[in-house]
Amino acid sequence: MELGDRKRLILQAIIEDYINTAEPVGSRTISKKYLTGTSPATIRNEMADLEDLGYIEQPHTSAGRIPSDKGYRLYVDDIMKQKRINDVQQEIIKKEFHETLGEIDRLVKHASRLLSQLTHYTSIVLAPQLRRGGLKHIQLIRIEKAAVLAVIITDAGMVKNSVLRLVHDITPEALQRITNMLNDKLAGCNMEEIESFDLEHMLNHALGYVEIIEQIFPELLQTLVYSDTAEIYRDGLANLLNLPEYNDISKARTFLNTLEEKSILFKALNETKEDINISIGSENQIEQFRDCSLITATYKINGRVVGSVGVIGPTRMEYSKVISVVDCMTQNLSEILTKILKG
Amino acid sequence: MELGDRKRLILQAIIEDYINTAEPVGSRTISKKYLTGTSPATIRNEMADLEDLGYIEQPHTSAGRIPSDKGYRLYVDDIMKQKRINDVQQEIIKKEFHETLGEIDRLVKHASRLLSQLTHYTSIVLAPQLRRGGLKHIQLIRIEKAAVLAVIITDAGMVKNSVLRLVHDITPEALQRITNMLNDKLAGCNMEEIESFDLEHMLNHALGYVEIIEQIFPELLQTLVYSDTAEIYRDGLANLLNLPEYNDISKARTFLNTLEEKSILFKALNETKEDINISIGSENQIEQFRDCSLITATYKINGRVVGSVGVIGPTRMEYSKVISVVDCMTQNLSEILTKILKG
DNA sequence: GTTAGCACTCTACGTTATCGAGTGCTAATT
DNA sequence: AATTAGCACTCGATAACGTAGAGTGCTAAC
Repeated sequence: MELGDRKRLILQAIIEDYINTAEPVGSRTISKKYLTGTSPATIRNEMADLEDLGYIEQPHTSAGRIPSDKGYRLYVDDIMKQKRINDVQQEIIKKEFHETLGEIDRLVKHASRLLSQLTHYTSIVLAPQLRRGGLKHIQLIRIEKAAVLAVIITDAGMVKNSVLRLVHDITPEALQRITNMLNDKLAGCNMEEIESFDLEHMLNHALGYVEIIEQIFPELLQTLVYSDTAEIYRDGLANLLNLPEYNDISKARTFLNTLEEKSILFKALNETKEDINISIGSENQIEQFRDCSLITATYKINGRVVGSVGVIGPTRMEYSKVISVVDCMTQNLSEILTKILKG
Repeated sequence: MELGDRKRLILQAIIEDYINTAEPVGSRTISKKYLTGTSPATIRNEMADLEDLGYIEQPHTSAGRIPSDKGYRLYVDDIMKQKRINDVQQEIIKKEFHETLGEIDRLVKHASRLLSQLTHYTSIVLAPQLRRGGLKHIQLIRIEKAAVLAVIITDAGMVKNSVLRLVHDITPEALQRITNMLNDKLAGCNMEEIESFDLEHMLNHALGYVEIIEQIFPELLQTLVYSDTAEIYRDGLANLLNLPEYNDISKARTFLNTLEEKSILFKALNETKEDINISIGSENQIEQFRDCSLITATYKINGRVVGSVGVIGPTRMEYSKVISVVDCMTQNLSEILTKILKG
């Protein structure tokens, strides 16, 4: 059903006022602040219609209206005018980033911090994932007679490392040979290929090093698998406590608990398939986020998706602003990562 | 002034009851639950004395007593019997750790998680610091024609890495030579030495590579300095919201904010000089922790302090338990790290 | 030195009354 | 036919009040 123009304006007014105040919006308020030419009574009639259609709801009889998830959805899809991101903010993102050249980890943490600071909500960021790219290089570095540091570098520029203890001492030459062998076989592979890698086959060609490789390989694999899901950064947890919706301690508690569970955050971020994904309240896959909204977006290296970022806030989120910030952020991230890693 | 035996028992009763209930403790409760042979009236008299001496206080006239910081201090120093850590917990720590061989980062994160889970408070952990150890090895790995990954390994087994972009292409041979040169000069140095390193001097011997080294060195330094203060892990933030003292949202908010500020946590952890350090309420150096208690302890590699861990909770903390957990944790950490890194 | 008894204090909590924002409906107006 | 004024009604929020109960300090007796 097509909504009349005035209904749309009223819905917009309700949503935007509610986003600002977190208080139910009444007909008088709308008549005074938004549709000055229309009387409260008329607006009341329209509101009754909007409620019938499921776009707004009433917390209790004598209160104003608040938007429903469906209302927010319509707002985001059709009504909201995509605010061009504040130039100042855009400048901040650009500037801050170009100072953080170097370590990818740091860049990603920084992105998370910026997201939460600019939006005043909570940000989560998934660092570049191996599963979404390939293995670039493995370097084994001898740190003790019988201890080796494995440095694993991915296409996406993430570096993982693991200390491996050996049963016997190893010579630098042997180490070099093993390094070469591993790189020959594994460089360019993605996680699936590595996980299903035919170790037996390689061992046949590894005269003299069978024992060492048998010892090293499982640990390398473990490190890869672990780091592929664990690299999640958060920021702005405290921001949420500023919101009136979390005045209820038990709500805040549940929520914080969820945010400490990285596997949940991973799931939320990993589901992002589109460039930008908006989940409003009950639309959320993750049960614990059913009364929040989650804006996620992916970033890319050389056009290939490697990770994602997200902002979590209340359903009365400043969608327009958050979307533009998240968008600007992933674009910058993509750009810089691509630049760092491909020249 | 020496406290009489009964006064000490009463103080102990008040503290231990208050730790459990977070409610002011009255004379009747003590008479019933702790000193069954003594009447409430007598206990009241003793309590009045304890209050005069500053060990306990009264929130308001008709309430029971709560311990003061001074009271907790006496309790921790003199009264509390050091509870031997629960065997089960000790087993958990041991077991969990020996599964986490490999990556030091992961080990440290794991320690943080365990600390918060076992204590039900919030844990903070400072990863092994370079400043407290030396540089072991630098490895430059060529990832593109004009991009190099620097892998920095410290005595403490931490690995840092940084992508360095070069203005010109670089050959593998040149890279090898520069790597050797850097290792010659820097391996074994600690942070102070590296920071004040005489670059000019090295450049005189770096025929042909001056430009590259001039480009690389500052970034290496920056990575080192940055990572030396930034590696802090937290866990169990949500635990605090379970405590009645944080039913007041604004308190919880302030507190969470503090915990998001890594520089503050760094300061708190970095001040730990003793093996185990106990700061009760107003004793805290960090202003934001003045109504909490903080138990910190250092861990070592080969006898040399490299990092520290801490638990933050309310002043009515279960001191005995937390102290033993923290102690057990640092001992295990020290042991395992030493084992990993020195065979 | 210890204890019973008692008057006193103060908070926590439940009850009640009131206020006001907001609604829906009806009837009048344009 | 759409809009608006007017009005009775609902319901949450807030304040005022009263009460119950926990705990104290003091006095006097043991």
